[in-house]
Amino acid sequence: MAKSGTPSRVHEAGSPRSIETRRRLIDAAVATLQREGFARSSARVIAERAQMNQGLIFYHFGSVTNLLLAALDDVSAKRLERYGAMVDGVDTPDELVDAAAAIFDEDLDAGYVTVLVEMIGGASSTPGLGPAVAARIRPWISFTENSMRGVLGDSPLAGLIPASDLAYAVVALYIGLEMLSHLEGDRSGARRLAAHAKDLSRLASALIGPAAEAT
Amino acid sequence: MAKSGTPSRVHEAGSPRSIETRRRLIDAAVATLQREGFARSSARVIAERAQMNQGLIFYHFGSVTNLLLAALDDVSAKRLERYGAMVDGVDTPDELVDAAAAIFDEDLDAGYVTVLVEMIGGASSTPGLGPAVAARIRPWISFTENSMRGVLGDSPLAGLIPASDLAYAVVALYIGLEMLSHLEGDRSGARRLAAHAKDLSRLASALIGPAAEAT
DNA sequence: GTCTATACTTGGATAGAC
DNA sequence: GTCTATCCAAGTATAGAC
Repeated sequence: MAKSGTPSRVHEAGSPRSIETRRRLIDAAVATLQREGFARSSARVIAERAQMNQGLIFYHFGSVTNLLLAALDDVSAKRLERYGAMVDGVDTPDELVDAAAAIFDEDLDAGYVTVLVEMIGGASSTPGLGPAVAARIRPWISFTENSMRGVLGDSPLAGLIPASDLAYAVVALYIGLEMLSHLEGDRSGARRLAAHAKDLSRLASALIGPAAEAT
Repeated sequence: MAKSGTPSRVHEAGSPRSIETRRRLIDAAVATLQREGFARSSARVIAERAQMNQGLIFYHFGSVTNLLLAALDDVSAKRLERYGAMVDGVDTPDELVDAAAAIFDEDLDAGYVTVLVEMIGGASSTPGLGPAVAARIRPWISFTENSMRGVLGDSPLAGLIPASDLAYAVVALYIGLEMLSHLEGDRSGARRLAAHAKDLSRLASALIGPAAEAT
C-alpha cells in the first residue's frame, strides 16, 4: 500500500523501460476511471486495458490506490495548466464566470472531472484515500481563490466574506454539482445551473460595482 | 428494497420476528455506515455489529446494497420529518438561513448526512447504486425548493432564477461541503462557511427587499 | 531491474438444516 | 418461515522466474 511513511518497495527507477510502463498504466487507469468508474478500477481490469500483467501495478506503484492517485495527479496537472491559460487576462466577474462556464462545459464533455469525482467517491470506499484526495483538491481551491481575488478587489462583497472561504464554497458547489450529475447519469441539472451563471454574474457585477472597473 | 421490478427472493413477511430482525439489521447498517464508512460496510461487518448471521441480510433484503438503501431511507425519513418541523413557520430569508444553519450543525454532529455522503460515494463503487441514491435525494431538493419558495415570493431574485434550480444548487452545495469535510476528516471548512451564512442571508434579504415582509 | 505465475483473503450469495 | 454452514468469485499482493 506504500502508505506514506513506509519507504515501501515501489520501484520508481527512471529507466526508459520503466517510464514507458508507468505511462501506459497511468493512461489505462485514467481511461478506466472515466469509462468504468472506481468500482471496476481493479488491478486486473486496468492491467487488461493496458495489456500488461496486473502484478506490474504493484511493482511500479505499490498498490492500486497509488496508481489511481498518480492518475488523478496526471489529469489534475494538465487541467490546472489549461485553466490557468483560460483565466489569464480575466478581470471582471462577468468574464470570470464566462471562463468558468467554459471550463465547466469542457470538463463535462471530456470527463476530466469524472476522474476527480470517482476518486472522491472512492474515498468512501478505500481506507486511507480521503486525505490523499483532499490534498489534491487543495491546489484547486487556491487556484479558485486567486482567480477570484483579482476580480473581487476590495469590493463590498470581498469585505463580507474572505476570498479563501468563498473559493472553498465555489469548489464545494462545483463538486456537488458534478456529484449529482454523476449519480443521475445525466448532466442536465448542472447545465441548467451553468445557464444561470451568466445572470448571477451580472448580479455579482452589480454588487461589486465600481471595483470591477477599478482593477 | 427489492429492486423495483425483480420479484426476487426477498422475504418481507410482516411477522414480529421478521420485523425485529430487519430493524436490528437496519440499525446496524446505519451505525456501520456512520462509524466505519461504506468501505467496511460489508455483510459480515454489519451482521457482526447486529450480532446476527450475515446470511440473514440476503434473506431479508436480497443484497447488502438493498440493506444499505433501506438504512438510507430510514435516516432520510427521520431527518426530513425533523427538518419540516424546524422550517415550519419560517417566512424570511434570515430565519430560513438560521434554520438551515441549525440543521447543518445538527447533521454534522449527529452524523446523519454522513450516511448520505457515504452512499453517494459508494455509488462510485457499486454498479447500479447511483440512480437509486439519486432518487432518494430528489425529495430533499423538493423540500428545499418548497422551503425557499415561500421565502422568495416574487422577489427580484425569484425572477432571476427558478426556485427549482436554486434548490438544486443549494443541495449540491450542501453535499459538496459535506463531501469535502468528509474527505479532510475535519469539518472546520464547512463550519467556517456556515458562520458566513448569516452575513449572506442579510445580503439576500436586501436583494429580496420588501417581499420579505410581504409574505 | 523487470515481470509473471501463484498464494491468500474477503466478500457476496445460496443450498440446505431447523 | 427463519436461519446457518458452505461455496465460489474477485481482488490484492508476493515469491520467485527471467
